[in-house]
Amino acid sequence: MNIKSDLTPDEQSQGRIRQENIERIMKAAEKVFAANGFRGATTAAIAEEAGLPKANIHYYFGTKAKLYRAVLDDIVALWLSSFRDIGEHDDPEKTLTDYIRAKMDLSQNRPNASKVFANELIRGAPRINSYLRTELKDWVAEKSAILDHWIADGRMAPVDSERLLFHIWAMTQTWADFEAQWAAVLGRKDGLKPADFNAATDAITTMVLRTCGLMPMPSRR
Amino acid sequence: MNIKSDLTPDEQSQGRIRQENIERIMKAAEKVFAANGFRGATTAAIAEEAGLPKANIHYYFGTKAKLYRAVLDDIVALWLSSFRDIGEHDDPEKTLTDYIRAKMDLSQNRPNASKVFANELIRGAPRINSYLRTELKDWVAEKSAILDHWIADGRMAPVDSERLLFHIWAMTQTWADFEAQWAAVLGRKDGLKPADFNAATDAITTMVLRTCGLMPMPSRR
DNA sequence: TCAAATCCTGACCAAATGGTCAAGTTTTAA
DNA sequence: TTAAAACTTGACCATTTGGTCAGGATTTGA
Repeated sequence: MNIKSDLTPDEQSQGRIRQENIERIMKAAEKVFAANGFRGATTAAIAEEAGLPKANIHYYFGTKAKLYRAVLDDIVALWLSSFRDIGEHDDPEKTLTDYIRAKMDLSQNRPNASKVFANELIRGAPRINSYLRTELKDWVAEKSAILDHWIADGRMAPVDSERLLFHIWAMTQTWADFEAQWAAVLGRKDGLKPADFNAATDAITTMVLRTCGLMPMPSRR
Repeated sequence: MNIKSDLTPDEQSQGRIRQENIERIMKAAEKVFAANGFRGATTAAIAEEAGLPKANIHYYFGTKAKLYRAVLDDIVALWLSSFRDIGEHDDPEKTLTDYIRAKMDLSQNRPNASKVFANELIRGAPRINSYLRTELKDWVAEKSAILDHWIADGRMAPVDSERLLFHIWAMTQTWADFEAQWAAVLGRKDGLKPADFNAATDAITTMVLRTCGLMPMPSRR
């Protein structure tokens, strides 16, 4: 029995060269799509970024739309994998703190992924609507139910749990999507530094924990 | 003396027709740029949206880049005008509440303006960097100084005032830029309703006021 | 070793795109 | 009334774009 028959059709045809090139192209594509959106990105620009002739991009992905789809699927998978760990029996403070930290790490390490996703949302999410209406909606329902449970158990102050989650995303992702704005306003000519991400993480965490009554308020002077 | 000589060169040549057409074109352009970014937008699409032949767009604006510039300038002016009213002697609670409300009204009423701006920021803000580094930076410095003053006077709890402002923007603008996401997750098939914006406004206000110690924490159950 | 499979890519194409222009129509102001 | 100014737009153009393809190079597996 051929070992390869255990792999999906996709993986079967992936030799070393194929895998390397696909990775290279997708990385380049993520960058170009992030900076220009789907319509604004050109296959020529992606090819140059990847250091390959344009025809090579089409050899592996066929069309620009399919390449974009592949990049988007990759990002959705990344998103979902980062969404796992909030459980009912965890400690509210630690859970929220860890979650904010995890989202901020993504913003810092995969800003282009966040930007591609943002571009897609601004455009009205034509290609990921079903993901939003299913997986993401379910995730929100599940996690906000856990927050509500914590609230009902008196483990944290009453909050609008759905909006709390939305606003955590908004605050964490702004540091990836709109980095240019914050760098300019903060006077960081070479882009944001790790310290900036730490300061932002602390500010968001403080905000969320105070809102949830999980952090003692400092006494006013 | 000609009455028109009191006007800027720009305004001098603006008869009724000119003004109407420019308005129409810019409105259409804002929509198309919002949905596609600068590179992805086509003059043909803008022309169709405006209900005018393409050559007419070029008659008034010359090039796509100049039209984009005009749209962007319009939005920056709108942003700046909404940024005015935070004064040192105002009441912290009222001021923050009003400011959040004003930003949310902009998100609700001018989502395309917000989206064009967001597109520009995602792309690295090549055309508005000087605005970010000057007017906006100054505004942040000025307003965060006022917050710090309030804190020093014991009128609100200590917070990272700069990040607080950044995060208010992030939370309020997400309701314009990523409306598609929130509508999908909330199951609003025809887009967000006014009630959704009100709920978001309340959630953000609660969050900010609790963070600043300006709203009594509800007792835990 | 060697043939099949995979990979590579310059040259090419049709369609789309930003922009121009000339010839006309409408508006304005004296 | 009338001539200048402003406006309109179909037809057109050079460039860019996504995509194709044939023929050759390299890798793979038995």
